[in-house]
Amino acid sequence: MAKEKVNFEEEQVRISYRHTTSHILAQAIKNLWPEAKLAIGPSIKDGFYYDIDLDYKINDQDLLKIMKEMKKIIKANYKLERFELPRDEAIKFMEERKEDYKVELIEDLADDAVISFYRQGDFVDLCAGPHMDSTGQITAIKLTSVAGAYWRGDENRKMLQRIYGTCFPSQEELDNYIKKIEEAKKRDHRKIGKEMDLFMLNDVGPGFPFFLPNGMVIRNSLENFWREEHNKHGYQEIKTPLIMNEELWRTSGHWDHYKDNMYFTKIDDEDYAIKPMNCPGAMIAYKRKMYSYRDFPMRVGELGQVHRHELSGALHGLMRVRTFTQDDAHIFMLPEQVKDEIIGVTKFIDEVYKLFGFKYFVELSTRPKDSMGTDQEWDMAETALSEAMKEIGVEYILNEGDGAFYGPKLDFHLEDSIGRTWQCGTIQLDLQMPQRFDLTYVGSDGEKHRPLMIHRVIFGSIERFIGILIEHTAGKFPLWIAPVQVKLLTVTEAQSEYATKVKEKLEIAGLRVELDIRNEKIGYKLREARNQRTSYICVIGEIEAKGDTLSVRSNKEGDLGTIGVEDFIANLVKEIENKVM
RNA sequence: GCUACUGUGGCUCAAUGGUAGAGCACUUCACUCGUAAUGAAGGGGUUGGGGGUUCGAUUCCCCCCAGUAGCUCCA
Repeated sequence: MAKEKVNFEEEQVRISYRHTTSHILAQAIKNLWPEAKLAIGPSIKDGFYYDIDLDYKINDQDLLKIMKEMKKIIKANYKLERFELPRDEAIKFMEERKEDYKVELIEDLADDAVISFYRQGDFVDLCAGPHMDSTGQITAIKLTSVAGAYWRGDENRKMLQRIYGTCFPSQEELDNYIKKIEEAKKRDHRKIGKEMDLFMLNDVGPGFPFFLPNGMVIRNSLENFWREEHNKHGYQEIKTPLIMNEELWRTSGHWDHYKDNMYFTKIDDEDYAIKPMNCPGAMIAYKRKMYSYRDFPMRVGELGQVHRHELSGALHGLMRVRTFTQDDAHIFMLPEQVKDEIIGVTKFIDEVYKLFGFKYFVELSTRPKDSMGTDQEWDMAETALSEAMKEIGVEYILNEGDGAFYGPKLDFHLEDSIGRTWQCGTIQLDLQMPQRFDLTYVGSDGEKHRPLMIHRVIFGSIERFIGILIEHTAGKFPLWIAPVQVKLLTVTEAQSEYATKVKEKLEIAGLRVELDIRNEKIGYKLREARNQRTSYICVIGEIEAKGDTLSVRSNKEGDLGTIGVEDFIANLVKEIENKVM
C-alpha cells in the first residue's frame, strides 16, 4: 500500500501524528482490556502517552503485546471521523461507556466549549483534535515505558498507569531516534561521574554526595571562577553558619512555610535547624550595623551549603540532592535601583551560561497559594521582574503560582543529555525578609527606610551545575576545568628521565599533569588515558626525547602531531586563560 | 512520598531450591614494546539488610533500605 508522505517538520502534522498514535494506543488497550478506563493521551515532546486506570499492572512484556494490537489497528486503516455533541449528550455518551474520567473532563469544560469526538472503527475518544485522516498513515511506533502518574497531576488523587511511546513517519527515523537516546544515555553524569571518579553516592547518606579528588578539581575551578567574576561585578562575600536556632527560622517564616523540607537538631536542649536557605543568615549579617542609601546597591555573595529533605523519589545523581551549595547572593537596593539590578544579574547569568555554551530558557513564577505578603507587594514585585525582562528583550514562560513563599522569581532552566530541564539560575525579588528582619538604611532625609532585596544564584547549585556540565561536555571538560589536563606516556623506560623533566616544566607552568612510566605497551597506556578523557595525551618515545618535543593527542581534536615542549605549554596556558570550551 | 521495576566481588555482567562464575581492575612474575587491551599466576563475594517457608534459600514469600523511570515536589 503506497502511503502519502508525512511531513514531520511541520509542528501541526507532528502533533496530529503523535496524537493519532495515542488514540491507536487507547483503542489497543480497550481491545485487550475492555474494563480499562481512559484518562488523557496527549502528544508531548518526542512522542505521546496515554493515562489509563486498570487494576491489572501492565509490564514491559505487555508493551509488546499492545504494540502488536496497535499494528493491527494501523493495518485496518480506520478513518478518523470527527463529530460534536451537546454537553448533556456528550456526558451521557461517556457515562454509557463507563468512562468516568472522560465524564469529569467534559463536566469541567467551559459552558460554551465545543465538545468534539473522534471515531476510528468502533473506538471513540473525546478529543479536540487535530488528527490524521486515517490510522493507516501511522508507520513506525514504539512504546517506551510504563510509569505511574496522578490523575490530573494531583498527588491526592488516584495514580493511573501512563504508557509512553513515540512514533515516526518512517522506521529509519524511529531507529535514528532510538539511537540518539542510547547515545545520550552514555553522557549520563552518573555514569561519567563513576568512570572519571568525580563523585559518589553511598547508602550512608542518600542524596548526600561525596566529592572525590577529580570532582574537587572541577568544583574548585568553578568556585575560583565564581569568585573572580563576582569580584569584577562588585560583590562582597560572606559565609554564614549551617545551624541556627528555631527563633531565626520562625522570624524568617521558614518554620511555618518550609518545615517539611528541613532537618532539625537540638543543642543544649534548644531547638535548632540546619539551614535550607542562606537568606536568614544573610539577614543577620546585614543587621550588624547601620547603612546609608549611599551604600546601595550592596551585593553580598555566599557559597552557602544548604540541606533540604527532598522526597526520596525525587533524588537524581547530582541534579537533585539533599545537600548542595548555592552560589547565592543577596542584593540590597533602593526602589529605583531594582530594575537595573535585575537586568545586571540577568546579563551576568547570560555571560556565564554563554561561556559554557549552554542554551537556556527563562520562566517567571508568580504568587503561590502558601505565601506571605499582600497582593499589592506581589503585584509590584512581579511587575518589576517582567518589566526588566521586557526592557532587555528576554522572552520568558509564565509559570503561575510557582513562586517562592516570599516572592516571585525568574528561573533559568538548562537541559540535560536526554532533554530533561533543570532549574539552575534564579532571581527572586523578596519583600518579606527585609520586613520580617526589620532591615533598614538611612535615607537622604535622615530617616530610616526599608531596603528592597533580591536573592539570586547563577550556577544554581554547584552540584547540579556540574551535573549539567558533565552531560553537556560528555566528560570532555574545557581545559581550565579538566581534572587531568595532560598525561605523559613513555614508550619505554628509556624515556623516564626526559618525561619526568617535561612533567616538572608543565607543573611549573601550573598545569595538572600525570606521568605514566609503567612498563606497559604504549597502546595499553593510551587506551587507559583516553578512557579517562584526559584533555591532552602526550606520547614520549626516543624521537621526542631527542628533539625536546611531544607527540600530542587532544581529546577534542584528535592527533595534533609533534609539538615542541615550550610551544605546547604556551598553547595550553593560552587555552586556559581564554577558558576555551 | 506514590506507581512499576531493579539490587550478585572495586566496575560491567552471568548462573542456580543443594552455600556462586567471567571480563576488566588489583597483586606478583616475565616481556622494553610507537598511538584504543602482552602473557602467566594469585588474592578478592556470608549474592543490599532482616524475618519466614524448606532437610537446605543467593534463588520462593513478607518487611525494610537503596537505586532506576515516571508522577508529585524543587536549585
